[in-house]
Parts: sequence; structure tokens; C-alpha cells
Amino acid sequence: MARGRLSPERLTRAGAELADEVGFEQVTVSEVARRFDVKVASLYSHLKNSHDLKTRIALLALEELADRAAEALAGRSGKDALTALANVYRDYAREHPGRYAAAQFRLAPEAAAASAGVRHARMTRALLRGYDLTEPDQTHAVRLLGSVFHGYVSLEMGGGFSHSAPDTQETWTRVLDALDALLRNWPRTP
Amino acid sequence: MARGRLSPERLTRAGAELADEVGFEQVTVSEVARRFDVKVASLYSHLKNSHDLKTRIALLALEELADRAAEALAGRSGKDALTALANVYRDYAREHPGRYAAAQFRLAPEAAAASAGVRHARMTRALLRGYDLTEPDQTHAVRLLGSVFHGYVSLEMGGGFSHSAPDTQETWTRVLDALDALLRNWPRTP
DNA sequence: TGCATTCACCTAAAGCTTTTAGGCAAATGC
DNA sequence: GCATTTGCCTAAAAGCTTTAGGTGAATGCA
Repeated sequence: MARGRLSPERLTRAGAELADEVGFEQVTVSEVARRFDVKVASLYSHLKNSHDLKTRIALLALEELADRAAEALAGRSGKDALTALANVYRDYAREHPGRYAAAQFRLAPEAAAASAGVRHARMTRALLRGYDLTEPDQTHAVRLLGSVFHGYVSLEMGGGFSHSAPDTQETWTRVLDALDALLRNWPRTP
Repeated sequence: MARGRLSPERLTRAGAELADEVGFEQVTVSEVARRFDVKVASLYSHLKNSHDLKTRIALLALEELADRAAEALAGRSGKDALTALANVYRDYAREHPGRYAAAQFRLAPEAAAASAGVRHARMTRALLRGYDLTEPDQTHAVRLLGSVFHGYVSLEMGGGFSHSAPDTQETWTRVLDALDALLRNWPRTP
């Protein structure tokens, strides 16, 4: 009997892999136990409950995303940085659909505050230094960019942009062009 | 024994109400049966299975949203129409969070094609007649608007925009200003 | 009126998942 | 070499999903 193989971290990683394979919604404590060839009840020494497992997977995904974003932004600015950050989200969602879905998991306020979510906001704000925005407009722009990245990726993954022409890569490029133009020419407050 | 109270439509409506109360993820065939004071198995004459129930709720939500959008767009154009449509999504999500989540439910391709989803795309395209965009750019813009509306509402509902200043209403207004400016001044293809 | 059928819901049952409680044996500490 | 802790196990309760097969009321028809 191999002992000591179980830990919150390993269970979380296994859960994340499972999510990518079968979808975040289908992640189940039972299935994770099965993958470790261990009885379900054994996992409850390492996890509070099913919700806890999902929260941990969500936090893992947010960390991974933030790490990728930080690396992508290093040494870039302006539109180059904008494109790099946008592609981090899109690529991550394609490579890890289950984890990406997990990143959208509704976290409790305290968990959210302690999560890598704040790193994301900080990085997006840093990106905006390449543009000339006043303070309140920076916040608006951070929220707009977050909305577009998240919204676009969700809709594309969910098949929202059917399989009609033009292809989504073309749109993605043009949307980033448009966002860059918008940020360079942000409308003054009326 | 009141007979004939059960039907796919009534079960779907009850499911939608349940979703708004406890969240779309928590919608369960058992709970719906409980609300009709009927045994669970009885619902299976009206619904194929649990997934079927969720799909029906999703389709209902898409219809309701499309109806609201159609009404909001009637007689409006330009920025007025843009704002009206955007507010339809945001308001619907606030009034019916469970239904709104349902509207994001991943539909099978045929179900999606037959859903009100296509009405949404058509209406957004109609909205763009108030702006001067070439054909391919119209499609890009439709997708951008869909992304922003969906992304913003999701993040706001999910608490993504913490409770920091400035408030989200202010951002919402400024984001719509920015989108209007962008559409009036869409960047030419390089 | 009387019989057959259909309809709407029910009982039973099997198979999952979640979660708690208590137990045993291997690893570790002294 | 013994005590404790650690790590996983068995047992069991409870809830959700789904299928199979029934029953009784309503309906259709001779």
C-alpha cells in the first residue's frame, strides 16, 4: 500500500486534469478518488468537501493564468503587450478548457481577494501604461479589457460564433486592432 | 388528484424560477418534482432527462432575452440603440441571474441553431446599420459587442469587479461611450 | 351501459455521488 | 520496543437520476 500519495495539491492537480478531459462541471470527488485507486472517503482528510475541491482547482487555474500573463507581458508594451495578454487567455482556454471554466468559478469574497485575480487586474493596469489614460479611465479600460477577453473566449469556446465566415482568428485580430485604436483614442468624458 | 398539471412548458418555467432562486447549477429534477408535489419519476414522461430540462430552460431564457431585445431596439438607432440593447442584457441578468446563467448553457449544435441565439445575432447586426461598417467588419463588430456584453455582465455578476471605486454603473456608461466611439471610428484594415 | 384504451402519475429498484463516523495498520518519535 | 500519529479503509446514511412496470381515472366507442 503506497501511503502518502494523497495531498490537497495532488488532488487539485488531478482534478484540474480531469476538468480538462471531461469538463469542470463533471469534476467529482468520486472520480478523482478512482484515479488514485483509493476509496472516496479517504479524500475527505485532504479536502473539506466537493466545493472545496472545485475552489482549489479554480485558484490553481487563476495562478497558472497569472503566471503566463506575467511572462507574456515581460518586455512588451503598447499593442504588442495588449495582443500578448489577450492571447494568453485565449490560448489557455484552448489548451485547458476545464481549467479555464474553473477560473470562472464563483469564489467566496475572501477567497477571491486572496486569489491571483488581483494579479490579473494589476497586470492589465500595467499594460495600460502604454496608453495615455487618466486615472478613472484606466479603471474603466481595465474592466473593458477584462470583459472582452473573457467574453470573447467564452463565446468562442461555447460555439457562440457558430462556424460561419469569417473565421474567428480573423475576428480576433481585428478586435485587438480595434481595442488598440480605442485605447489610443479613448473618448474624453462628455 | 389534480391531473394534467404537468407539461414540459410548466416544468421548464418552474425550473427557470428555481434557477433564479438557487442558481442554475442547483436546478434539479427532484426539486422541480417537489415543487409540483409529485414523484420524481413522473417528470420523466415530460422530460427526457436532467440535461433536457436544463436545455429547455436555456432555450426559454434565450427567447425571453431576444423578446426584450427586440422591444428595446424598436424605434431606436445609433448610440441610443446600442445602449438599449446593452441594458437589456445587463438588466435581464440582474433580474434573472439563474435564467441568464442558463442562457450560457452549452447547447448541442442543432439546438443552438434552432434557438433564439440567431435572433440575437441578427438584432446586433441590425443595430450596426446605424454605423458605417463594411461587411466583414460588421461581423467582427457583432462578435465584439457580444463579447463585451456577455463578458461585462458575467464579470459584474460574478463579483469580478470587486467593490472598488469607481462604481460599475459609471464604468458601464463609459464603456458604452467607448464602444460608440469605436464603432463610429472603426479602424480601417491595415 | 359496458369494455378497451390512453393518460397521468405512482411504486420499486438500481446505480451514482456526497459526507460523516469509527477502525486498523504502517510509519514515526522517543 | 512502545505510544502516537498518519493515511487509508469499511460502513452507512442520504440525496439525485433514470428505468421498468403498474394502477386508476378519463375517454372513445359500440
